[in-house]
Amino acid sequence: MSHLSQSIPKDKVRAASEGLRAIAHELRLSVLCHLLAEPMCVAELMEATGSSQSNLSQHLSKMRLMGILQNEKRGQQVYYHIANPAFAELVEALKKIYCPEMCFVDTEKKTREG
Amino acid sequence: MSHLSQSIPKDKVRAASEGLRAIAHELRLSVLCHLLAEPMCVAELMEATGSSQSNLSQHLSKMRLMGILQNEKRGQQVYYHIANPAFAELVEALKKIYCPEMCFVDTEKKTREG
DNA sequence: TCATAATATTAGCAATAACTAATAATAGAA
DNA sequence: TTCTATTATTAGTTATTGCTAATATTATGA
Repeated sequence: MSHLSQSIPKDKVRAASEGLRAIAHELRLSVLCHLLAEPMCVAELMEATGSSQSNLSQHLSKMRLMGILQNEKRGQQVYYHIANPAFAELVEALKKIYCPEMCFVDTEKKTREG
Repeated sequence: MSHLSQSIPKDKVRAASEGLRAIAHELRLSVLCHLLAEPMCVAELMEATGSSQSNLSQHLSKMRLMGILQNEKRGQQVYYHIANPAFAELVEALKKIYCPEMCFVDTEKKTREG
């Protein structure tokens, strides 16, 4: 079928590899999955992921520095959201592979499972 | 747009994370990109990636054990190919993000760049 | 201002992962 | 069988990454 596709140039492979490593970590991926739905503050993400404050904060910081996330202060809370739509797409693509049954909920007739 | 998408269950996140880590490594990703085009033997992959025999072999072995690759002996050579189409899809998705200009070569008019 | 809640940062340790060098295994050729 | 080419495996070292505990910062409220 697509056996003509070319291999990616070295610098692009490196960039892709960095991007993948950034989201491959279990906690970071979990955060991204949650943020796919809506922006959340750190406390909410702690609750949702079960991770410690410090650890989570470090991973959020890492993703922010990489341009994957952006944050916005509201009072004492800091809300995070996915800044780069490419990563949202990647995570959606992942879901299609690892959770195919979840991927039709919002696009197809959602009456099927109530 | 798809703000209704649910977050992936914990065990699926773990599986996705493992899958991502498997392909996130620069050398492994490079190998996958090459194998996207056609099966290749170890010597060819050494040439294509510039990696050492031992190192490459270890990464090939890892991907084989994870079910990403399969190999086939032809004489003294061992040819590798992508065994799991999901990973081929993932790498193609990556290419769409990191190398959008390469992604139309085989599907659209390829006369554009000769 | 002082106290508290939410988040960020730092340092140090623990766990993983990757690489190199050496050696082993296997297939084919002489 | 012996030699060579190809690939695999192992052991040991180095590098990277992640985690915890402690501390700092920032905003809010009393």
